[in-house]
Amino acid sequence: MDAFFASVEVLDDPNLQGLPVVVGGTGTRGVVASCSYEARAFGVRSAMPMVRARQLCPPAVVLAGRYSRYEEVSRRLREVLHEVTPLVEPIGLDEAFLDVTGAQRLLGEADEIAADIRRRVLAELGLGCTVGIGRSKLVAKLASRAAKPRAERSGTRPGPGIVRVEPEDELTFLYPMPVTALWGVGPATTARLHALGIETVAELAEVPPDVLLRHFGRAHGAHLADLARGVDPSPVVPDRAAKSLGHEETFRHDIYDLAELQRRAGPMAEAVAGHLRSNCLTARTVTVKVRFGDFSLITRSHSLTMALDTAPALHAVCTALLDAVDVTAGVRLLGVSVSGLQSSGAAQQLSFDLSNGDPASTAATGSPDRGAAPHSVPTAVAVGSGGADSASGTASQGASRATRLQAQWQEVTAALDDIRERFGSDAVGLAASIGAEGVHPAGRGRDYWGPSDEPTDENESVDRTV
DNA sequence: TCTGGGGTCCTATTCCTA
DNA sequence: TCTGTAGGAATAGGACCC
Repeated sequence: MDAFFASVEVLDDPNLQGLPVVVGGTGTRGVVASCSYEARAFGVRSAMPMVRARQLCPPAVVLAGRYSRYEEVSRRLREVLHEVTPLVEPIGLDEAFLDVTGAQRLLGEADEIAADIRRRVLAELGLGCTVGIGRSKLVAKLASRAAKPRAERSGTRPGPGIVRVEPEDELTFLYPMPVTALWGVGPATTARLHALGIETVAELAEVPPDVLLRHFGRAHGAHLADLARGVDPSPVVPDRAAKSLGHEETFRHDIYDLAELQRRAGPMAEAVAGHLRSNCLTARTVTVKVRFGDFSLITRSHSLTMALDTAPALHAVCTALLDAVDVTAGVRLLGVSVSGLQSSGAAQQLSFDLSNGDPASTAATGSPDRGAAPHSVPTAVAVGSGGADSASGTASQGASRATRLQAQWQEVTAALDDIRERFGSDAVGLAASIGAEGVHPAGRGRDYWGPSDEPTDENESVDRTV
């Protein structure tokens, strides 16, 4: 899709037509998620700090973006694509690979299918898109890029819309491109290739594969050697199952207090747990990610023997993991993610013995309950209220506590989900989320691309709290 | 200029166990 | 019973994508 988020905004508000529209985080720590071609003419690009974008493009119309709206349009796009073939592999919200090998007998040549997709996307979604055609995902991807319009200082130059690269033309197409055009070549790899005197795909293709393997490792080196020769055997994989999911949030101001950081993890755990349950999933591994004020990054993770899907259990593990983090340098970003996903049914089979907690806790020293609040089955929803949950200690102790909480909260959580289903996602929430900024327990936060500058109205969350 | 959020994949290291 | 070793899982970090 062309400038997807910005185009959706223009679609919904025709007054924006022809204006430099920039979608992203509106605060000083925000970045550009998408921008119209009019904004690109000023030099604005995706992932650019919003402060920089405003400097480059003073007349920019800066919008915070509406992720749920983009998801909705993305769903409709996929419906259109699925009418062409079931072999659709989505890449983000606005891109997809289609394997039309089998569809050609029914729908005609790839060019005809591409033209039909463009017509239908414009007619049914009101948005423009480009299509690249090639015998591999690598070539199709680069062809679609070549089909896009180009933003120039003088204005937007329309692209061809559809670019088809025949197998015999692949190397002619690829060789003049800079190495950065290749899938998997980002800033780090580019710098290392440049250090070796390699700037273009043609130059990369001249390097013996064993040299690339030596410099870039087995997998990455072989991948580079293949791509430079136009070799990409990766198939189109529809319905790829998620392997991890999470939430992260950059704070308006760095946090220097561990208890405050642990409290902030509460709503994130709630959001992640909600995401798990809505997809009928549970998770065995919990990871917290901490980015410090100097932009250095650490992750801490722990795997449990029992899979989790409740917020208090996830929060207990997060709290224990954060206990080992030195926050004196100031924390800019906190993330909570889970992996080792399995279906909810599978999790039930693991929870034979909840009385002993997580077996990992047997390796922990000290009382497994050290610092833990007395958690009987709760009669009031008050997880982590009044600062961070008081569970502290090793990750194993956190795991032990999490296992108990998972058992205790399963029924309560099911009841909360039921209430949300009947009365809306805002109808009820955990007390720990009162006044919490950014993350919305039921989904993605409004500050999706970075914190806004205006403070959150804490009264917003009161009505939905039990 | 000063860097978001949600993901995937790969590699190196450490730890545990057979 | 002790020790060395190999393999796998867990953990941490890095790079990349949209």
